[in-house]
Amino acid sequence: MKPRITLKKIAREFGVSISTVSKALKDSHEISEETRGKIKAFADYYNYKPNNLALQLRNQKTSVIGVIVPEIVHHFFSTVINGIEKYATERGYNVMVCLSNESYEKEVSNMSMLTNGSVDGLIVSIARETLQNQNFKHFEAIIKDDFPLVLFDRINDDIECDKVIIDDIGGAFKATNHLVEIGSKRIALLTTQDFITVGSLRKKGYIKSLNKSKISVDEGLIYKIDDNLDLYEQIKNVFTSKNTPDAILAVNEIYAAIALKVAKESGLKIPEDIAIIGFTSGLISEYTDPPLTCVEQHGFLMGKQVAELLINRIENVSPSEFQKVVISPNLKIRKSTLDD
Amino acid sequence: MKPRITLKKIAREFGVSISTVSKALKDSHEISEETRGKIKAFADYYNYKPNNLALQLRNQKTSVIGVIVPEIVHHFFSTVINGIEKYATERGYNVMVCLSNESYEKEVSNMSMLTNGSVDGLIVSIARETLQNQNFKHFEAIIKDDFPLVLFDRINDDIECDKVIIDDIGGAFKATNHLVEIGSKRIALLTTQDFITVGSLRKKGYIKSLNKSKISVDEGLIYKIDDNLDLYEQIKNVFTSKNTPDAILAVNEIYAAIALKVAKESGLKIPEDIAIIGFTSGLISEYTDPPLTCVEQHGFLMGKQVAELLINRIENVSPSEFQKVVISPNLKIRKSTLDD
DNA sequence: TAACCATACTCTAACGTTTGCGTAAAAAAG
DNA sequence: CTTTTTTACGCAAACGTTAGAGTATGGTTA
Repeated sequence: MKPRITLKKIAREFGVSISTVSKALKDSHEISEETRGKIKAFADYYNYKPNNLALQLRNQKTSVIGVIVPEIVHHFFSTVINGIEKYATERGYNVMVCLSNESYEKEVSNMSMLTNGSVDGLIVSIARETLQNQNFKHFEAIIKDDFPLVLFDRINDDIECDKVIIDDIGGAFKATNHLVEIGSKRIALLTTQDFITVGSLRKKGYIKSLNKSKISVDEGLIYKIDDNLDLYEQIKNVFTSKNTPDAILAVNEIYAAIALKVAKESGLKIPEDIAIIGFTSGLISEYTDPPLTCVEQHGFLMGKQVAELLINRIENVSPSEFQKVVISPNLKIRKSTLDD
Repeated sequence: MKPRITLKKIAREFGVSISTVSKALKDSHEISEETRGKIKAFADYYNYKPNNLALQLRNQKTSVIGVIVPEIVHHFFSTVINGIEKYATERGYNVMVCLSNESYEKEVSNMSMLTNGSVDGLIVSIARETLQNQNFKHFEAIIKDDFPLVLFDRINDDIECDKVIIDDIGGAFKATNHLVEIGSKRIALLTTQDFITVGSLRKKGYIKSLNKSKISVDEGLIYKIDDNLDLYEQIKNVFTSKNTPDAILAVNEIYAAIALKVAKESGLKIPEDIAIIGFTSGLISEYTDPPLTCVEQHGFLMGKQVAELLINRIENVSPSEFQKVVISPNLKIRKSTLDD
């Protein structure tokens, strides 16, 4: 790469000082019309642009926000990133995305690298491994220095910072209520392992709804899916079990789509024999047959909220106590539960 | 945010010079065991980490690569980013992602911001608007300075740099051949408008296959879908036209899934009455009913290749002439074309 | 006791930028 | 013709870091 043109080189060219060049390019009245003109022409010709690193170092401000997500090939996370990016751009910030890949170690190293001056603030959705370890020292370390931090979706209540979450309990509650309303009695839950916060919260909403409707909770209808094993085989168990459900609530889109597939393979009619609802984030629910009723998570809105909290925190216009924004999901009713 | 601890502060604390502190932390033999010890203990206690901006400025190297994609809520692009990130991490680089949002202006401003010192090299997939304008001055500007640049997927041949593309012609050729082999005679093509390179290349592969099989090309079977209009309505036309096809090749997953849906609504059996193939990038094809046969694009591999070319270019281990890597897609046969 | 050497530092420049302050020369005012 | 003001610049410090060159102190050697 050719070395870029700098103030120093321009200064040398005209035999003036660096500050003269700097001021000339800023149209300072301290510099004569004539000098300004020739310096600007020269700078323009050589396409001078101030070096960002130097500016950031001097201004002690990067106008970059760092985002660490567990993965990016995931409709929900990429939608949130999209929301973050849109809002950040409006407020004059750029976005640097890093992936923790669900790994504790990578989350730590990403955080360490980003907080060493590269960004003005950090947005994180916690890695699965970290949630499993319950090791949050890396968060505490930056919080101690008042480093601006916002957590979203995968959060931990012990970490003291701004947070944005989906009302998972409410979403699962709404979804389960809907199933009860259409007459389901034996509602299976396809959820994640307990340490995934969203999974356990959605389970709470499911139980809350059953309690409200005076339906007893059957632990045999609750399936904790392990993402590291074969999903298809695990979900098949729901249908081979003697304890057969007449409805399924899945905590994500993939579980729901697989359940739908397996149900059809088992000769079941949807929604007559079995109704299915998933939490969605992507486009799958829309294109299955029948399309899946689902809890929509508003990832884009979430991204905007997260970015807003962070930038307000960076620019010191936030209230001093930390905020927790809860986004209400809504139920999108499609033909997997109601066939009109 | 509390000001971070710096060498200067540590130096002041012990009444030594900044360079003494720097050397002590680097375990230099120039500094006495005793001084080293207390400085390191102090630095450790206050969690000293060198400021990245300062290092980057001094070393004239950021170890960050910039990525500009048209959108991120798109399985193909996020998969490529994933590949880039994985490979970059292995080689000690971080990734900064920006979105052009298909806008020329935003692409230009993102490039300008990233090339002013923030990153060591740039990976770009060109925005739709830029391809439409054919205005590539912003690329020429950075190429003139030998700024490391790699284009992928949405490229332009006039831009002189390393490139990675999918063999779109080959992919469409394979897919069309498959349709011909299963007996299709009237194969419709759902493609994009002409200025999208991938759309027009896939059209070429489609035509090449028809020519090979001595099937005449019927322009009435080629539908150019406008992404800004209602997709569903546009695709409906394929089925209401008198010129009905017995197979459909769609240049992306969404077009294919919608075609499948409309076909079923029209009472057509798949694949008996009409076979459907899409180019895929996401998970939709897998969960439709029947699952869609599709051309798989290997986004992850593409990301790795792109990152490798770029980092080799940055580290000056590339051959001086520019490379063009072509990735062959493969045909994943599912039940939308072959029902066994 | 002068010359030499090792030790343990400090100084300085460099990366690229901005900005308040100082100042020489020219112009205006008295 | 002196004093003041204006013009048009240069200087230096600051952001945080590194690394080669320079130096004061003390001890060893001839």
